[in-house]
Amino acid sequence: MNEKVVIPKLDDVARVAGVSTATVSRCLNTPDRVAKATLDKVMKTVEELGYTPHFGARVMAAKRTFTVGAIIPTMENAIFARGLQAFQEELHKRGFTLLVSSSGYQPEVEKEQIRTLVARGADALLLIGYDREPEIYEFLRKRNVPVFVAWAYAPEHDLPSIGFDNLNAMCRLAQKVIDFGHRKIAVISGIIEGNDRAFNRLEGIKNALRQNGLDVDQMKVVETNYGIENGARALEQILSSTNPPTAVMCGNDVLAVGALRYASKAGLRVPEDISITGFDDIELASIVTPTLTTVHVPHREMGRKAATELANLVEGIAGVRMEELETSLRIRDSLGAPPA
Amino acid sequence: MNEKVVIPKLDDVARVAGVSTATVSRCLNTPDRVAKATLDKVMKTVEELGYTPHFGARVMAAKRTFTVGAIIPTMENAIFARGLQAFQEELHKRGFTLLVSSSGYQPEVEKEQIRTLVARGADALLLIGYDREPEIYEFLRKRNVPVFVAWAYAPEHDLPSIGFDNLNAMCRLAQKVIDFGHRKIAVISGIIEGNDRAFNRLEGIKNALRQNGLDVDQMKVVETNYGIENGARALEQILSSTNPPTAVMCGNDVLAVGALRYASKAGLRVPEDISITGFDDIELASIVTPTLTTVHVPHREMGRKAATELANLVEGIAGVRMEELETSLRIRDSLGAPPA
DNA sequence: TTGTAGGCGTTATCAG
DNA sequence: CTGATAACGCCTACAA
Repeated sequence: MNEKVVIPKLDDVARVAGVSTATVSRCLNTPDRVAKATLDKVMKTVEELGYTPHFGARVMAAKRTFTVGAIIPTMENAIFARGLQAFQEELHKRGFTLLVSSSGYQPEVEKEQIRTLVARGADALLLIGYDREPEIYEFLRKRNVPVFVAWAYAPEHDLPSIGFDNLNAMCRLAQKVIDFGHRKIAVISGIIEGNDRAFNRLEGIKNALRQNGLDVDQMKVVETNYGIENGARALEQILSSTNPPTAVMCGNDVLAVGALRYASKAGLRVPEDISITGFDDIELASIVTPTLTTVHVPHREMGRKAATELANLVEGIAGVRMEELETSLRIRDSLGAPPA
Repeated sequence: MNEKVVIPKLDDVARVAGVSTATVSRCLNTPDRVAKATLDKVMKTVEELGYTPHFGARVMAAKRTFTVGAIIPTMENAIFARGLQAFQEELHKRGFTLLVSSSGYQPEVEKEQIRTLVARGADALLLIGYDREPEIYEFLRKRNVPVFVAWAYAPEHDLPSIGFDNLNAMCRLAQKVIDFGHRKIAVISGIIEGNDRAFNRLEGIKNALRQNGLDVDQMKVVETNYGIENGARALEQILSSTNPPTAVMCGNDVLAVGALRYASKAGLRVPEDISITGFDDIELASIVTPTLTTVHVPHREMGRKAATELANLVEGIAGVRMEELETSLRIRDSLGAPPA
């Protein structure tokens, strides 16, 4: 009844295989420095005993945790979920474990989580975007924790990163909107504070307006947290103003879907009465009615590459330090000419 | 230039505070067994030095990791993302860290990940559904790792769990479909092997048919992986048969959305020509056109409660061992009477 | 209430 | 190529 719980340890393997613990350790970590015969013998007993190295002990001795931490704004959003999934798959292949937490878009929370992950010995961290207090980077530098930034590309920073040019991408989309004939454009943006992605997307729109000689100052901008409901409310607010816009550009697809929904509820036809655009090209974008015009972002690829880079970083292999991924416009049904 | 990297250790705190390491340790772990004055003094130096306990060392000595592992089928799906988010928030409050991995609905992968998490010393595991090889449970029992099952409620198992009655919920929905007048019903189900949720949902439909004297054997069932595209292809396959159904019940909302999309592409009106239902009530369900009839599941609550229970389990506090959450039907536009 | 000292399971250094 | 052996940083009886 009272079965003994025995978790085999390195020692046991060594004894059974008739070698020293050092040799077993080597078989596991640097198999090439062990004689083939010894290796086979050891691996066989490892198998037999069902041995798995004790994590804590390994961390103590090796001073490495084989753990990578990632802090994302939210898991509840396909944007990050998809990239993260690819990230974790790739990491797993390389023998790392991923520790995820989400900050709910709150800089304070993120800060605390960075500390937690470091305390737990994360070998490296994946962060989203550049925007955060310098003291955080200072802390990370002191603790010698490599950081990799994803979902943002900005060569002026010196952190290794992968991402795309939010500003340029949104600028191109805005140009398209203008080309369609729109002159009165409003924006539903994510909260800009502490979010360089949101900031740059807005900048992109402004740049496009300026390049076309349009007045940026009178462009209506509503900032709100990402969320379908918020997108709906934001559009409601925008439409309640005098001289409403003919096109509304949203900081991401989630907001855009909310706007789309409110428009239909308000009896507006999209794009006949009003055009709406998004950003990210999440699955939802091609499912809603009308389908959403947006900017396509290669989330999967980004996640995968981020993992590779991060692993290299930890292992001291020099890799690409900064990579820009291509985005592309997806012109779908939600964008059309403005009403006459 | 070459700033020294010093990570303070227990020893340093002890020296500076003028006490022994044991006392510092006690201050951190069992503050009530230390004199107030000593405690204050120690905590102050902890603060000053910015000390954080070394994770690996703590694990080795305490034989606990304060880590909970969770293995979910996929992160790319709002179904789990939402529950997981709540799960992690609650866990964090209780001082635990969450380790997530996703198995991609592959039992083999899940098995490996369970081993990995255990090797890393997870204090407990959250698993989705009951269905897995007995040897896995055996392994977990041997290693003394408590397991908590979510997204499933089945009193016949003796594992602590939280979830809902998939069979009954789907049966109720099927009854509704039948009440609307449908007699020719087809099913697009998730892969049933290793997925008791999928299995029970299908059973629920069958039960409803039987209760209404309908022939279960001639009900067309297509099994496919969860995914919008797969849902679309499954419907295509179903419609290509002779004597097509008037209603298609899908194993989850994602499949249903795919079906919805294919229907519209094929020129079928929903629900006039064909009715479609889902399961889960993800956000998408009320956004698609037409809105989707489905079963609402309290993901958030489930995640939160699972965290509480799991924490109690680890800390040896007796809690509710098994809890059933209520589901409810959401009858929306995608369900209507069959064509005349 | 506080201090002393042994041990947790690996890895890495250094001889052999 | 292999084997002793010393860290690694903390926790926890046990003793004072």
